[in-house]
Amino acid sequence: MGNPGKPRPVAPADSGRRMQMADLARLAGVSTSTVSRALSGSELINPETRERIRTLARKFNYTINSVATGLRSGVQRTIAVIVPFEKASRQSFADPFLHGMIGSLADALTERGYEMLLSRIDADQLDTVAALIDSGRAAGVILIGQWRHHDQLNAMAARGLPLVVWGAHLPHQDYCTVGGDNVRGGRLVAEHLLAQGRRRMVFLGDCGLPEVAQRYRGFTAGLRAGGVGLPAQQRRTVPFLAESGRQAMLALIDANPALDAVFASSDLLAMAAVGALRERQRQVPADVAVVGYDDVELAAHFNPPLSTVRQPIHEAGTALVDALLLMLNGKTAPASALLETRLVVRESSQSAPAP
Amino acid sequence: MGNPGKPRPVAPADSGRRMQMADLARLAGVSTSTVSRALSGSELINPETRERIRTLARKFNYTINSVATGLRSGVQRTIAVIVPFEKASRQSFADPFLHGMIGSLADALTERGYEMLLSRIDADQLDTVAALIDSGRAAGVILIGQWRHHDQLNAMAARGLPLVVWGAHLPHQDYCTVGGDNVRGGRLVAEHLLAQGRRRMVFLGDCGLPEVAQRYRGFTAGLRAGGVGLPAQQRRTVPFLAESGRQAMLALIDANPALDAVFASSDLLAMAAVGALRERQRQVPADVAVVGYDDVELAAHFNPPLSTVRQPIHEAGTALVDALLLMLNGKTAPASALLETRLVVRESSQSAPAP
DNA sequence: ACGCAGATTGCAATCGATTGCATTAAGTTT
DNA sequence: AAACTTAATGCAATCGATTGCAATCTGCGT
Repeated sequence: MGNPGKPRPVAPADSGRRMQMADLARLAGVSTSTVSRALSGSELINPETRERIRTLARKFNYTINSVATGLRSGVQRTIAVIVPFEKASRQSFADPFLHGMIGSLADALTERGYEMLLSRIDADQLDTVAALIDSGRAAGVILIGQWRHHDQLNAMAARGLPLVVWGAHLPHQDYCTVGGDNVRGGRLVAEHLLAQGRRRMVFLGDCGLPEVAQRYRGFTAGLRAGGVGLPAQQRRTVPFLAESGRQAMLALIDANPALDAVFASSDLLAMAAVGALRERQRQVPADVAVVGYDDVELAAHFNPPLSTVRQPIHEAGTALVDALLLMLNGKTAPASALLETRLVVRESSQSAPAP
Repeated sequence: MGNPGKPRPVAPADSGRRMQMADLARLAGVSTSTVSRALSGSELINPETRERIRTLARKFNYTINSVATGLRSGVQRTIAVIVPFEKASRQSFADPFLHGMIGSLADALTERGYEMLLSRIDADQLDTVAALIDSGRAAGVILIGQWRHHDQLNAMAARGLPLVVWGAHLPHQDYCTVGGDNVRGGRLVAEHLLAQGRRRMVFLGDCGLPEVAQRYRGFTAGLRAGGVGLPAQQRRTVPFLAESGRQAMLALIDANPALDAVFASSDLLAMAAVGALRERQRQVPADVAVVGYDDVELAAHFNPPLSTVRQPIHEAGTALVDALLLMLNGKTAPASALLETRLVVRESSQSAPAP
């Protein structure tokens, strides 16, 4: 190192350009072929040479340029995770459920040696997703939520893009989804609320989104089985945003002063609903029972602790990643998966209503 | 969509390997040079030829391979965003504050034409971060939180790695940070609680983390100015996890039955604290005032709405990205930035204590 | 001393796009 | 009609690492 009289300090710590294999080869007095093989642990290289080169690499913080490697080998170990948002509402990224999902995906990808490119994309320009693949920046795409773009997703699948979607399984679907059993989830909530003696329910959520629509379907089916209806003034279309949830809930209270239960299509909305109920002096759960969806971490620590339908986020991440990798290897689109879904009853929906 | 008689839907559009520039050149009857120039809009190319090639490219969904481009040009438009976690507690990714930060960074990066590589990394192996840069997978790194690794970060900065950290500004710091004014934040909370007539405070948070330590310093300084102390049994070291927060708060209540205020070093902990207080039949804010930190979106919708110190998350994302880009261009590490910090008083700390 | 096996190492082509320079074709000048 | 512009396009080197094949060297058998 501190050799006096160096003609040109090749790359001190790194004053100039990044060190590359040729530099290391020069330093070691061998060819780049040898360096390459030494670093990859090839048996062809003399163990002593190998060790010498590796030591040198470590000493100079040399790491193989993975752009070059990627070009040469043609393999790409990056997966794009796309969180679509709706321009109108800037909706989506605020939901804690997404957060959990992203964390779970990050873990699953890391475990399998992949990197995660995270991107928010305007839901109306989903086709830019295809460019991620076509340009080789990602090997595959995991899309969180299908939103209102079923047909576009089918088109992308038809083009053979390696794509897996977290969301609902729909009829005429050519792409692969992984999701919870939303219909069952909705039905479980209905049954639970009915069992608690509730009758005048309201529903919060945007049925334009397939997952929400399924939850709604299960919910109303469950209610119908118990002889309870859900007329239009007891529903409200609302994006997954706390403030929107609050507004919608206030309106629902005003339109249905006697309501005794709320089913919100996400925990975030449920929490906002609790706030709105409180503003209107309704006690949860004494006056009104509230049930959410997702079972985000905070649900258990909310005040009151929130009853909710659990989405198995950890399994979800694993299942999404595995499905995508299968697709990348096998070329055969794996079947869509339906994950277990169960109701977690906590305080917010427990006690009987005041008659 | 439901097209009957599809032979094999696997990959009709491009059966086989990905189309590349040479293919397109052949189709257009020109050389790759011409295609390259046509697609990049060079004036050298005949407008008609240019348009013809572009149309062809669109028709075949051809997108320039950005791995090859990246290799040739040597520029990398990917920034790594690192969320360190502590192996012991799996701590960190659960915090909604992080979620907001990631969203904000994603927006700021996208706006400037960069991609975001998101990675969770064991805080004890921060050096793997350097490999991201050395291997050319990312042009720079944004690290969320400095955790207990001030020295390692200094070492990385000394190596000249383009690195910006969200966190506290510390003495003897060679890397660039962007962060809120934590000392001021802590002091504001102290002053507010004192003004509400509270005297028996407790503090929740891990002072091993520089940001928390500064909040604590500001808090105790503020209390001292009001003649109030904070003996050891009124503090609790706790990671940013809801369940840990609950446990710690329960312990604090038992150790200080007469407490009348809580300062939690994050909103997540504050929410967990409210839950614990509720378990012990303490009213918030009547019996005990609670103040959090961060002002996550949910804070305003919590029950009761949570008083908290606002961290300007949007500015933070912008500032972090801008600082990093400056570093990448100018080669000169920009000065660390301190963002505005202010107290948001909501219901959880409002009314006077029962005397 | 010659030939050959085995162990190491180097040469050069390759991955896909870009770009300086050369080349060709068409048009203009004298 | 020769000389010369100008416009449009192609050739070939380049980015940094990998790898099939060839080259070199050592040692050994005879």
